[in-house]
Amino acid sequence: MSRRNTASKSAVLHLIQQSDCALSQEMVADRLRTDINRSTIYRILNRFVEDGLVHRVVGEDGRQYFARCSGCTPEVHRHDHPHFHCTACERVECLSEPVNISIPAGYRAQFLNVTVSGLCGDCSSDHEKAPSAGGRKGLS
Amino acid sequence: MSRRNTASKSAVLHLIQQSDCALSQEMVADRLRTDINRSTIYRILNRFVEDGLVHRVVGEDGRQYFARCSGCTPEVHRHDHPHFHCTACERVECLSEPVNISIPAGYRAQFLNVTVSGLCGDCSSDHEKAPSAGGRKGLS
DNA sequence: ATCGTTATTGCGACAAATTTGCATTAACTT
DNA sequence: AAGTTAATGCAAATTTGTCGCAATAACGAT
Repeated sequence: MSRRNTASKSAVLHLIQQSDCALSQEMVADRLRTDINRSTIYRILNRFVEDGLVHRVVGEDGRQYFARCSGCTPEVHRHDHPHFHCTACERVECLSEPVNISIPAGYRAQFLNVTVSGLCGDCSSDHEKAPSAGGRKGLS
Repeated sequence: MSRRNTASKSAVLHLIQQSDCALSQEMVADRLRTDINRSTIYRILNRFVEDGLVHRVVGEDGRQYFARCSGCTPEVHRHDHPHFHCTACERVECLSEPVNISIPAGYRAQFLNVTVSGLCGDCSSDHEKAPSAGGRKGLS
């Protein structure tokens, strides 16, 4: 079951590799010039995860976001970095500093998902300037 | 808009405070003697989160789990501990050791969600004993 | 260059998790 | 005891992600 190259696959991969933050299926669809079916995008993304090209992040909202493996070589994959999920602009970005969680003896760790949510730099300063503006979502 | 005491609310709160792991809406419903409507359970849980009685954990599956604030006093709330989400038995438990994530300057952290998933102690040893058993979900 | 195999796609349907509108009920205040 | 309105139940809607299936197209073999 070897992989085949298709325009859709290349387009999605390119998008994710260019992006400086993790993308949801919806974000991918929005940024593509051509229309690709929703299920197809999901399937492409899941295949990328299987193949180790991108990693999956579960956002604070429970949705899946996909990001390139920055700092990963084809040989070494480390996805133990935190993510910052901005509750205003919805950007999910990878932070660089790895985290180390110790788990109880006898447990087997498989995946790690670390997400800090709040306001990113841009939205944080927007917020200072316009504390009572209506544009943003549910932040006091 | 002050809160009112109802039997449903007490029942759910009691359940969560007794539980040693985080519970989803479904788990709460299953463990209640009386039937409480699904939306009502969600609403009760969300109110508890608002009021700082319990904290919300987003599992590896993107679902919401709710846990008592263990180690929290009414004055000091710290939810910077990791969670372990067992992919076999689906238990979500709070680990004690707090984590510290540093975020870029100008960012504002609001929530932290740290989840390690894999096999908990019980399921890990089950797994050793019966590597090819059929009962568990999608683990190689 | 053509053919055959089968990975990939699109589409519709489905499933699960969570939220919302609305009428009804019931806590708590006065 | 009466009034106000938070809380509830129910149904419907939303959202996110998956699945089956038929049609398409990539790519190795001829």
